[in-house]
Amino acid sequence: MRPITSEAYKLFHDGSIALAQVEANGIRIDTDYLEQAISDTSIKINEIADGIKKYKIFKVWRKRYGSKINLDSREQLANVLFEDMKYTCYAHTKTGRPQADEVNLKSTGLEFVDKYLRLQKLKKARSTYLRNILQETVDGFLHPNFPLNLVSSYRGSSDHLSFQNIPIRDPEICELVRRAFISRVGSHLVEIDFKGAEICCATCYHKDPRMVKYIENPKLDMHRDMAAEIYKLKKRQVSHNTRYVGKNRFVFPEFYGDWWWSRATDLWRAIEELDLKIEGTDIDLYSHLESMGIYELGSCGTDEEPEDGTFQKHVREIEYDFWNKRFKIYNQWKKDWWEAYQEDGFFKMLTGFIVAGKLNRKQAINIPIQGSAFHWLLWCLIRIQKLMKKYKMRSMIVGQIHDSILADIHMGELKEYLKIVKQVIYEDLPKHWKWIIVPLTVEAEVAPVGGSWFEKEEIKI
DNA sequence: CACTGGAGCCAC
DNA sequence: AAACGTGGCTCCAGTG
Repeated sequence: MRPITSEAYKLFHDGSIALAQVEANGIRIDTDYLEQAISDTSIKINEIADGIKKYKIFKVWRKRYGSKINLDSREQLANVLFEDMKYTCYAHTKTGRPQADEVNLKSTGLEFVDKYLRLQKLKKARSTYLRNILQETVDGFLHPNFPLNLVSSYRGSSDHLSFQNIPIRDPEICELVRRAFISRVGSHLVEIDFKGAEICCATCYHKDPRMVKYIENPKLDMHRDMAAEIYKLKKRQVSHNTRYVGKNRFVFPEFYGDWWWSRATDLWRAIEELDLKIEGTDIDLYSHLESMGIYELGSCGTDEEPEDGTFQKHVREIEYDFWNKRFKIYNQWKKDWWEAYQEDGFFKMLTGFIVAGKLNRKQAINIPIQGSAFHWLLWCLIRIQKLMKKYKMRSMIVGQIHDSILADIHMGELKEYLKIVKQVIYEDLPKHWKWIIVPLTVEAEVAPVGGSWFEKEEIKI
């Protein structure tokens, strides 16, 4: 039995009941589309597989492995590329094998590898998503589980199938998979999500005034600011893509505990990978950085000093400022929180959950933030569902993804649904938890009536 | 043959 | 001091 307060118990008790209803509702699946998509994808997979068999690399592969050749074995491919064909291997796994992930394979610069990786992506889409969705669908409805008892952070999870990792970033795979999720007759899919839930939630813990300002003032943009610093740009020179890199390849990794050496390598590679340019120009960011006095990534080891004029040195300075100037109150909170946990052997989240047991520093700092952010969502889900029932609406909630809710909304009920959502998130939630010290923002995306999840588009609410 | 850990990749 | 947090699923390769 894990220690728990009555407040926390109640949330998960009510949450389990609410999520059981969500599971029972289920989400409608276009099985005809799915069958067609599986068959089309299989044809593509076969074509690509035939294509790569014409390459010399495949012949070397077959020579080495003979009848044991297996296109799904990345270990075999890595051996072929890095041993037989002598391409430089830049990384190894912790068990000493050549790393066979996307980044390391791509470092060979081979066309064969590009085709191979696309083949693998399509195979993953087919097995983990398309086939799995079809297999789990009963009478046209999919009923993913949303258990609350499996996660150390008191976040939620989802399995059979996992509804919380449906592809969205790769445009091709996103469309392929999400077209399978459709609304009921006369309805449309509506997804609402908290904007920057974890950052807002973290701020309720550390109360860093600099972060409060970022959240309160919609003209300020932390991700853009960091992207500008990293690539030595003016704010208006930060493109959409460059901001995205600032967010997902610096800010979030830093919050989760990453460090400058690893960030520098990744941020340097991102320029090439995403073809980053100065906004509105054709100047790539390598050339730009060069004009600003940064000529190379640098090659210092993890325990060495980075050299002047290298990107490594630059990123180390940015990291230092990030934690010691920009967000020094946040940084101090991390230290204090970790010390208190070491002293007490447990901590209590703002939502009432008590976490005890052996945690490392990053876990102790991240768990309360991730957990509480999910508790916001869960509390709102329970209340929204309750109100929908009270008003005898035909619409229903069909899924949950950590900080978002997917609902199947009857065509005449969108306004009413959004009114409930706003009431709950903007008014009821901050009233329930007085420690919420930042304004919360909710965003909504709506698919056309009869349309699929893929077709969702943001609307103003 | 069943099982398991490692590796990889999908999401937030 | 250490070096990205929380999950789930699939496949391989090795074990008994």
